[in-house]
Amino acid sequence: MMDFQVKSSVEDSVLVVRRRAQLIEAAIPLFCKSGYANTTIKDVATVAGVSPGLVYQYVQDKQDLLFICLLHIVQCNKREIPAALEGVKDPLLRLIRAVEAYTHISATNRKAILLTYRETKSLKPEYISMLKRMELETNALIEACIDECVRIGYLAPVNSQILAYRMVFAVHAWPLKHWRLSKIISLRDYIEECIHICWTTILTPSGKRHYAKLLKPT
Amino acid sequence: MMDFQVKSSVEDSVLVVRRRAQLIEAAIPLFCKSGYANTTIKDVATVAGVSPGLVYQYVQDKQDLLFICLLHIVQCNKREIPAALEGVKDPLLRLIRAVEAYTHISATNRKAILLTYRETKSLKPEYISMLKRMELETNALIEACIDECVRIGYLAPVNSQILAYRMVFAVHAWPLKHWRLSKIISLRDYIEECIHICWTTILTPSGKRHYAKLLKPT
Amino acid sequence: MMDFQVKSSVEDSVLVVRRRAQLIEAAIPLFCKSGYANTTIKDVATVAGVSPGLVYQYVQDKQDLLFICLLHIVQCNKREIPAALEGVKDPLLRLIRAVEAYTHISATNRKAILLTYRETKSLKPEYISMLKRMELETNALIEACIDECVRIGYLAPVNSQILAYRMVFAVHAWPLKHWRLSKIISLRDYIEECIHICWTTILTPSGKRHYAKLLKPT
Amino acid sequence: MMDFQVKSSVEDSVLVVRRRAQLIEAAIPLFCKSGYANTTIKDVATVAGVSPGLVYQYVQDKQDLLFICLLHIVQCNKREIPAALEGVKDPLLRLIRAVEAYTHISATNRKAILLTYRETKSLKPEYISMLKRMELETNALIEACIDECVRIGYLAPVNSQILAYRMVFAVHAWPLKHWRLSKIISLRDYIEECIHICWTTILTPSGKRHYAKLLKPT
DNA sequence: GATGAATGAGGCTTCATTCAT
DNA sequence: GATGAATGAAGCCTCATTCAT
Repeated sequence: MMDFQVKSSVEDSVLVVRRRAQLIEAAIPLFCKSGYANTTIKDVATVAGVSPGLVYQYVQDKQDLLFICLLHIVQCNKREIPAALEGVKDPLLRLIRAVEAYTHISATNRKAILLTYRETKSLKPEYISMLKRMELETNALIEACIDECVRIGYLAPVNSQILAYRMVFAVHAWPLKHWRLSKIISLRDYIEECIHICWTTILTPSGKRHYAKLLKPT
Repeated sequence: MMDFQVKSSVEDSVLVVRRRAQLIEAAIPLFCKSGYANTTIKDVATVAGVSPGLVYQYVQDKQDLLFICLLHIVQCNKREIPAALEGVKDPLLRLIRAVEAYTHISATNRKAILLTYRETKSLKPEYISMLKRMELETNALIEACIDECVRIGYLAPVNSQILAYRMVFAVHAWPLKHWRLSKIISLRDYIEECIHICWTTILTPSGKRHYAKLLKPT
Repeated sequence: MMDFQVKSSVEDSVLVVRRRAQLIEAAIPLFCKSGYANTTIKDVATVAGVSPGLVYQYVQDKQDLLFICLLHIVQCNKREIPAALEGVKDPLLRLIRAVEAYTHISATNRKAILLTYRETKSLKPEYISMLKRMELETNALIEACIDECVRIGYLAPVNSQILAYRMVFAVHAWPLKHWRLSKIISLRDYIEECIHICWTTILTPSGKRHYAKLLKPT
Repeated sequence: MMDFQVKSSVEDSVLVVRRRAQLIEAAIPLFCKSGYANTTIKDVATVAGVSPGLVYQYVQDKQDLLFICLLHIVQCNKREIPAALEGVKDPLLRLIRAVEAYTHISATNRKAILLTYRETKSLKPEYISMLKRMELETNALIEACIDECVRIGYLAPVNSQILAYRMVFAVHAWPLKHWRLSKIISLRDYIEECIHICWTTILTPSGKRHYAKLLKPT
């Protein structure tokens, strides 16, 4: 667990993991609802069912608590993609699965995604860098799918970093603009019309044929 | 000016506008750099060259100050689009101009755009609603351009609200992910490959011909 | 006018009197309602229809404003007694009239009386002394009536200072405990049963006869 | 303890009582000397030997602190009367003891009594009502003594609420006008001539005989 | 390891007072 | 004389953090 980058005064590492999970679970909804600045350590402790003093045995300061929360969110998202690709061989299908997994987890954790956009800047540069690195690692999972499709000849050659970012950003748009998007389009249609469209327009003829085949059994 | 929705204890409306501009100019960079919560009224007053007490004659509380800043940002952006369309008749050109104007102002005010994403939630619901309304009004300017292109037959029929939002969001992605995008693509290319692409893929044959003509003289 | 003990930067003494009356009229109700500390100079100025700056041309500071208000209240009360005795010769009747006049003015200015009890201590010692002196002068008016009744033989010899104070205090009890007294007794009965009773119990036989005569024509 | 109507963030109720007593002991003299508005929380904390922040763990805001002080004063006074009646059976003696106990405690807490008159209005209506209720409960203790004397035939029938209030008010007059009364009469004489006189004038013949008997052994 | 009372620095806000116009 | 914008000192209150138990 990367959480360990944050120092704890408690030795027992199993306990550290458990307590931190407890704190994260309490803190994220509070941070989401009221923002980092308006949430007090006492609030978090109360919801977590522990004392304020305990928090400081698992986290060095309030900012650390925010950091492990954001890290937790980013890691959850990232974990989802490999899980969705487990056993899937077809390159195009892998791309589709990766994107849809990411979209679904992001839509489910809508408010947590928002939180990362709102509060990352509240962290110290070192922590910000770590989160950025994690984001790029997540992007890389999708880039790999794209690259494979290009290699196989399903997609026209493309800068996969940029294409991946376009898609990732379209994924994030759902949580960020949920207040409006959810009123004018369903999530299902959104995925089709606003996310997959990023790559369907550069399908090669062989890619198109393959895609059509994939769609048929559905 | 909508700013007047925020009450001031000072009568002289010219002075109110001037002072508020002064405060906004001081506050936005501070909010951008340190965030709303970590910026003190005293900081803002000092940078603005006034006393802390004065702030409260032009704004009811700290949150109001944030609001007029965000409103200022949103209004500036919105203002840019009609200005760019001034005298432009060609529907396709109007769409291009609108989007590019919006992109340029957003790229220029990069940090301010970030600020709106970070801090809007710090406001009370009433203020949030007003900012959302402003955002939709800005979107509507682009939607109108799209609708006209569709009407003329340059673009295939399309849900302009959704298309506009895709483009707006692509515009915002530049400031939001500037830390990464600026390293892998130029703004010029970004506009072409990530923003205009949203509509170039649905150009009708006549739209394509017209677009080609527009590009030639450049 | 004693008001002049409070310095003013304005020369024209007629104007000073007029402006101060204006301020006093505005300030007393505000002080009564919210207390001295919670009333701002701006509140007073607004109600008086002048600017905050003007106040400081007729009063040296906020405490001075309170002082001229309390002085005004005390003087009004004091003025009432001689007015009620005008032309009255009969000693017993003078006592009755004096007490009733004082009771009525105190009941009418109920909240102002309360104000003197609440806020006198907010003043500097010098001002407190002046108000105490005024109070004693008011008491002396009643003491004189008592002394005359004793001299004439209507009342048994008595320490008039103490008797007067008992009566004055019974008068003040009405405003101070109005919240309760007004629910259990009428003002008319209160005067009879709680104020006049202080001296009716020490009427001499001749005093009793005389008092009976006074009551008859009524 | 009624103090508990004021919420505290501290759980340990023994500690709450102790700390509040500490705060009350520090605050009352300060409020008496400088008034509520001119006393700062920091002043109180310093005198109490605690940090300013601690105050807010035992009191919700400054007004609450005033309230528990006034409540403490009123309760102390009220407590004194039943204590003085402990074991006293004779109705007339009970009345005398009740009044004298109340007078002595009021004279001893002279400045605190003044404080209740000065600052009760600074409280919110809810708190004012509670204090008024306490005052009436105190009065009721004296009313009961009067009623018993009337029932036994020592006193002529009388409205005991009004008679009690007359006496209570005479008791309060001593602290309120101490600056003057103490110069013209001793407390011992004051009780006799200004307080007991309220009921001695309505003693029945049997009451007079009984009273004479009570005085003899003294 | 856990608790929660205690600390005290620091921010928002108010408002008496001043002074240029 | 009158105005009212500007000042800035000062107070209430919050809350991250500590530490004795």
